[in-house]
Amino acid sequence: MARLLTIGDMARRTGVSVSAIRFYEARGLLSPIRTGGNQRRFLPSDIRRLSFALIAQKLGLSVRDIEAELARLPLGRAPTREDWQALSARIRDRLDARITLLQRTRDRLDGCIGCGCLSLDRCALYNPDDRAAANGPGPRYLLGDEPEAPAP
Amino acid sequence: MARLLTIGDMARRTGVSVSAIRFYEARGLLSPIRTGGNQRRFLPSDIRRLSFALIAQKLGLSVRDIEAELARLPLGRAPTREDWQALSARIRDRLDARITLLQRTRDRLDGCIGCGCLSLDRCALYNPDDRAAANGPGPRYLLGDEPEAPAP
DNA sequence: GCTTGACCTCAACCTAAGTCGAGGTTGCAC
DNA sequence: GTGCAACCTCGACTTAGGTTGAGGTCAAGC
Repeated sequence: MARLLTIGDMARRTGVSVSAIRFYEARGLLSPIRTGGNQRRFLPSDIRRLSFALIAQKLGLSVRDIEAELARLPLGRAPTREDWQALSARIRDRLDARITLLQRTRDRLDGCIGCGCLSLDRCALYNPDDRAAANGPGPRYLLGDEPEAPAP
Repeated sequence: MARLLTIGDMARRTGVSVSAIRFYEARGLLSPIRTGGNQRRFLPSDIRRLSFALIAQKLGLSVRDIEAELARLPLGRAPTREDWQALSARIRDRLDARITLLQRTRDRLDGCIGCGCLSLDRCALYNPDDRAAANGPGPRYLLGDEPEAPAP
């Protein structure tokens, strides 16, 4: 029988604050058992789950994403090398997409530095794919200084 | 005398919502005058200030950053080509830094895919420069599954 | 058996960048 | 001179990822 860890033990072992661990539990990333006195007790495998979550988060996944990833594992099991590899491949694609987007933005900016038009009328920086689409409500169609006439 | 614009005019001319324009005024990006009846009236140059703010925001500056940039301009003046070029150069550096960081993260991830250690003990993904430093409170030193013994 | 630190819940608060609604006023056209 | 759209303020709400505090309980060492 592996010995169980308190929430304080988990915090010390992972560097994650106690409040954050409680938060992650509420979000479903962890499911500790409870003592008779209602205190949390974690399995040793939970350290790996939590570490996995932290790395994934650092790589840009939201807690919601991580929730989904961890849900693929049988509960109470630590992620294995294969789990990690599958996740890594998915994350790598995201990173690549973000890098490409930033590079394109930078290239456009370079094109705009010489121009200095600032009229937005046909500014390349305003192309709609710049800001990864799902960026909240509100249209954001951008019009120029003089919508009818081209910029000076 | 240039004719003044209402907040609705500004919204139509820039595509920014009325509520966002009020928000930007509260944040100091714009300083419209008021009519006797307390309604906002904008100078034509404010369209450029606002456009400038939108492009800068799209390039990744926060409203706070933009506030600082616009504060460099004399109030009531529209940004010139030179202003734009100076700002662009600063932004370009930021974009480059972000791209570099993401690329480094991706390379580390590639190194980790084969490893699959997940022990965090000495995971390259945990190097402290990964997540642009000022990332909120809380230590975040990461320890392994077995802090004393190296991972299997 | 008592003290003390660790733990519990729940609610409120934080930042960012706004949105939304209530309740009230302005300004322009007819 | 009135009708109505556009305007005003102010406060509450949103998402994400937590932190902080109040008020109360648990567990372990002496």
